[in-house]
Formats: sequence, C-alpha cells, structure tokens
Amino acid sequence: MTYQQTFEALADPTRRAIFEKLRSGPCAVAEIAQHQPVSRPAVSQHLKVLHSAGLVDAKQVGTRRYYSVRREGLSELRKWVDSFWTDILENYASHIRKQMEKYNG
Amino acid sequence: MTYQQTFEALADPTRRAIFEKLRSGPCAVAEIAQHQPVSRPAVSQHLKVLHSAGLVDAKQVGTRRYYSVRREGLSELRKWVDSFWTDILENYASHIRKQMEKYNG
DNA sequence: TTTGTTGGTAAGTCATTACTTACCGTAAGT
DNA sequence: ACTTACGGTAAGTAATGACTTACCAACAAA
Repeated sequence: MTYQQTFEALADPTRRAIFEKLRSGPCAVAEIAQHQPVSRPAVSQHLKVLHSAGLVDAKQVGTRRYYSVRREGLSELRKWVDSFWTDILENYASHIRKQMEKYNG
Repeated sequence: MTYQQTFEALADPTRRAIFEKLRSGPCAVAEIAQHQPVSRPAVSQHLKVLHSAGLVDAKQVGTRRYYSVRREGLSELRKWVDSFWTDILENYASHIRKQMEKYNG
C-alpha cells in the first residue's frame, strides 16, 4: 500500500477503466468484465493488483464478489498530490520573489 | 498529455524520484542524475517521458537544460483525483441514506 | 580552432507484465 | 447428488519498457 503500488496500479489503462467503473458504485467481477475488452481472468488479476494497492475492497455475497473503491486508498493519493501541489506553489512563489529581488535590489 | 500518460509517467520509481527532486525547484540534467542510481542517458529518457506527459518543462541556459515541474500538469492530475474523491464521498453518502431509510421507514 | 562540458538519441538486451486458455474450488438451484 | 454460475489461480506467451554503451550536436573556454 505504498505510493509506488498506487501509481503502478493506476498506470494500466484497463485497470484504470475498471477503477473508473467502480466510481459509480460496487460491482461484481462478471459485470465489470462485461464492459472490458479483456477476459474475466484478466479482470480478476487486475482487481488483485488494485486490491493489494489498497485502492479497492471486496465483499463476498453468495458466489459473487462485490468490489468497491476503498476511500482510504484514494485519500492517500490525494494527500500526495496535494502536498506536491502546495510545495510547487510555494517554490514558484519564492522563485518569483527572487526574480523581484534581482531587479529591485 | 492524457491521464494515461500522467499515470504511466509517475508509475516508474526512478521517474517519480526525479519528479520529486524537482519538487524543490528547477534542476539541470547532470545534477538530477547525480542523485539517481541510473546513468545520465536514462535520466534524459525519463525526462522525455515526463515532458510529453506535460509534467515538466525545460529551459535552456547555455549548454544546460533546467527542468522544472509544470503546474498545469500537476493540476490536471489533482482535478482527476478530486473529482473521483467527490464522487466516492457522494456515493458513500447516498449509501448511508439508503441504509437509514431501510431502518426508519 | 581545438578542447571540454552538457545532454539528447540510437541500438541492443533483459526483465516485467498484461494477456490468453485451462483448471479448480465454492455456493446456489434443481 | 448433480449441475450451473461465479471467480480466483496456474502456466505459458508476446509485447512493452527501463536500462546500458556508443555516438553526436551545441555551446563555452582555452
């Protein structure tokens, strides 16, 4: 459940499509696979990757497994991007400041 | 400059390390390479990927090329994560609502 | 003009990975 | 008990990609 796993998980187009599908709510494997151009086992493998990255959770109901987005996983990614964003704004500001000093004394 | 390219770019650990290095400000290629366990050409290749993903910009000064984080690129990623996050919270809220209705009438 | 520094590109190699089919376990319906 | 639906795992393959060394172009200093 590191940033590494998060980005690797979301880097694959099929996997991100699956993740996007779960955006609208929990879904069983067979139904997810219906909307994808790959076989069901491939979808299972992708879900495994998403799961070990902490991005999805599964709930067994009968023979079905309902996968859903795991909020904590998404939150981690959000934190990384936000802290990066803050840093960049900060550094950009200080860069401008230096430029100003250069010309104003 | 699609989400695809963004995630692919950030999925590689070396490439993300380079990107993180640029978090603190612009930097020339040779200096970036010094802090990485790979060769300078490898760093060049990574920078090319980051650039075509719209995540970094370059500014030539003499023989040196100073790379820096491109705010718009980061902003795009931030938008994606935020919209996803909003959707998930929304879905979670409506799920709770349904649970309530189930028990309260 | 030559020499050194910086950095992008080319070509080749090795490892990773996304996919397939085949298979098996488990739960539900008849 | 038998059959059908669901879904995870195994094994093999083909493609992608991250790395290396060798090379070349551009600018700077001597």
